[in-house]
Amino acid sequence: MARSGPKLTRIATTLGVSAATVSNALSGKGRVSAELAEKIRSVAAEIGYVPSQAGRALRTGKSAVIGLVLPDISNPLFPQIAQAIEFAASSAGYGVLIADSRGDVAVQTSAIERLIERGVDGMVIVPRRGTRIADVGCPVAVVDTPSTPGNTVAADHWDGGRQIAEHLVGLGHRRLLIIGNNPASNVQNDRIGGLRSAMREGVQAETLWIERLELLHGKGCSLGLAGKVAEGVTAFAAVSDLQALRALTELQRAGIHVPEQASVTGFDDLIWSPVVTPALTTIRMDMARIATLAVEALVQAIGASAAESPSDGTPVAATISKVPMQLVVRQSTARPPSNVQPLNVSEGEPQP
Amino acid sequence: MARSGPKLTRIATTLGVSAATVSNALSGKGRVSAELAEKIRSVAAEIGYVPSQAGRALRTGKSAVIGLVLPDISNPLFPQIAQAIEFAASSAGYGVLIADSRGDVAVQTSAIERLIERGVDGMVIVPRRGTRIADVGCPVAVVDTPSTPGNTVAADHWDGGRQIAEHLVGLGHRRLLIIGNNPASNVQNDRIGGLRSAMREGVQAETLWIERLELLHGKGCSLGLAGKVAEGVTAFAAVSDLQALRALTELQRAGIHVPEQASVTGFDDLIWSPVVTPALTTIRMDMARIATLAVEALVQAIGASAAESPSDGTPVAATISKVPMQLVVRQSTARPPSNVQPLNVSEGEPQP
DNA sequence: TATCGCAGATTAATCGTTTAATCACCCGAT
DNA sequence: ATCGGGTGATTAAACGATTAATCTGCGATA
Repeated sequence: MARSGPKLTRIATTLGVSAATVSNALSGKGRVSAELAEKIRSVAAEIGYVPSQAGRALRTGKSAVIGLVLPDISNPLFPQIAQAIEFAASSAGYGVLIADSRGDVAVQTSAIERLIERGVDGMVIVPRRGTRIADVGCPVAVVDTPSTPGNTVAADHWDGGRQIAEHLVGLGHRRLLIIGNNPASNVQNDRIGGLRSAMREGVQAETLWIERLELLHGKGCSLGLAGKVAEGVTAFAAVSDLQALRALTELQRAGIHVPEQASVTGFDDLIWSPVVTPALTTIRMDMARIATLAVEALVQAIGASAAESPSDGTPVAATISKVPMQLVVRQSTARPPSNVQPLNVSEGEPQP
Repeated sequence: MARSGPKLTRIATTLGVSAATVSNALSGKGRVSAELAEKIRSVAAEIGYVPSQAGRALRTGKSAVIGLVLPDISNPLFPQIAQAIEFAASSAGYGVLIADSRGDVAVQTSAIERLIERGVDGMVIVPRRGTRIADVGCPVAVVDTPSTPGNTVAADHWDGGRQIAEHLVGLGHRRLLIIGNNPASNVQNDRIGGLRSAMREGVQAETLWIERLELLHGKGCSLGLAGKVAEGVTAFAAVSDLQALRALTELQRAGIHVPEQASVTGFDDLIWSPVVTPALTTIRMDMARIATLAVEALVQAIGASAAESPSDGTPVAATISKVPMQLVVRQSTARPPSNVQPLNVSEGEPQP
């Protein structure tokens, strides 16, 4: 234990009162005269009293710690999530215990198990794609995507996709390539759904799944994007900034200028998006808000499970749940080259 | 509390023995007959006994939790660190509580404070650049760079720089540009020191600090790399993959082919390094090993501070401390273009 | 005057484990 | 027959806080 701490009792004897009174004064619960309470507080501050979490946890049955379970910590989005959750949690008086599931479902289960054993009051889970969260023994907030059943809060990925597509279509693009990674991901599918939803008549889009391609041609293989440009594609909408980056560099490497000859968009506004050349047009989730909502819901559920039901079944906390995403327009998108004509155009906007 | 757990006493009464005996049997400490121990274990397993961390922590004074303090969670290297530390810690039976300092020194201090209040047994700190860790009240392992006083374990950044430079010089490069971000970073300075150490006679290198440039020309400004190429620079050695990515895209955007016309190297083997085109030549730290060593040292210090000295001063755990980095050669480096001659060459290798 | 009510404080039990101290007992040696 | 030593188990005291129940005066009411 790190605390070199004085005990509750000491401050009690110092003032010649009982430990219970000190506890009451500090927590403001029992009946303590204003003056005594004031004196107690000042002495507590003076000797630097720090309550023992262990003692409190033992008595109250609450550890004031929540767990954060992530599909794979090495996910580049992780820092944002962790930072936001940590901030929201510590604002609410909770500590955050991390558990990495290393992308493995079995490990995820055991990670959850470990958290439970450590006595967390609740947990925030960002599930591995496609995973359903089984019945754990404490309140759980799930951050996935609004369309997933059991989801608690999430960014409105679908609408994010819609915004991206509107932007692109508004610029005049008529042939898009959507770049996804894995079709099993709910988040990716929502994003793609949103993208497609905004495609009015005359706009064509096909989807390319990177993992499928890599299964055939090996990791890090070419995506054949230059060929797509030759076929008339003028915009590439990736489902994550990582894929967008891949697309961007592949195009550049092939001598195709972005955004003059082809536009590229990403998702999530990851760390590198503003620093690459051209800076990536992308869409950002309001992680702070998502985290706040998730933690709020969780804390509330924790309170409820303590008060009402003795048996906290497997309640998944729920809330207002859909947080808008924000389009960030940078340099990787522009109007399509004027010499490229959409193949089958029913109604096209005038080209510049 | 999440645990719906049966108590130690229950399993004791079930078998008609005392709680102490159960505790002894399960921990293997006291004297318990083999048969009884076996019976106890089986009953424990049967009813799914999970010891209460709170009870144990209260009694033993150890929480079996360590804190992880990071300079800024949004650092792209963070996922690697967190994942490795979490793995090492949980292998050693410890939980990991995160604390983000959001890049702010004051916040870092309060984050550490919060961890202490939560009763962590020790903490791993990856200090914000240039920060010295003040006297906290528990064992601390510092992961920075070997040259920093008080450092516990770290990658051998200096030697990493040396390896990169050897690679580049070995390929025939004679004029390099080193790209750093902030001169206050010990890690960056070590890397640069290593880079320069491998430059034999006839090799020139200048250093460019991005933050300085951005102070003048604004965030995301051009680094003027194309101009450098025109001046005869054939290789760009960035001090992090993030800067390398910036350099790569800026060069590509300027129509300069990598690696045919200029080589680019990074540091840390971040997530995007293998997927960009051309894939980045970089150098990787053995995070798993670093984390293991850090946690080992920490756990040992925790044991020691519990046993010997009642007052755990502010000991910084120490160990064998220097973990080699591994060069990862990919596609962003090649021999320099043959038409570029080093300006003042005293002894040059034959060009292809 | 006896009693009621209440503010202000105390007692004591409790949370679940660990662990030092103690005890009961059996066996072999003196 | 007694003592010593070892083995296997029990007792009981913490650890540090919370909290229901209790106690003590004191002023007001009947």
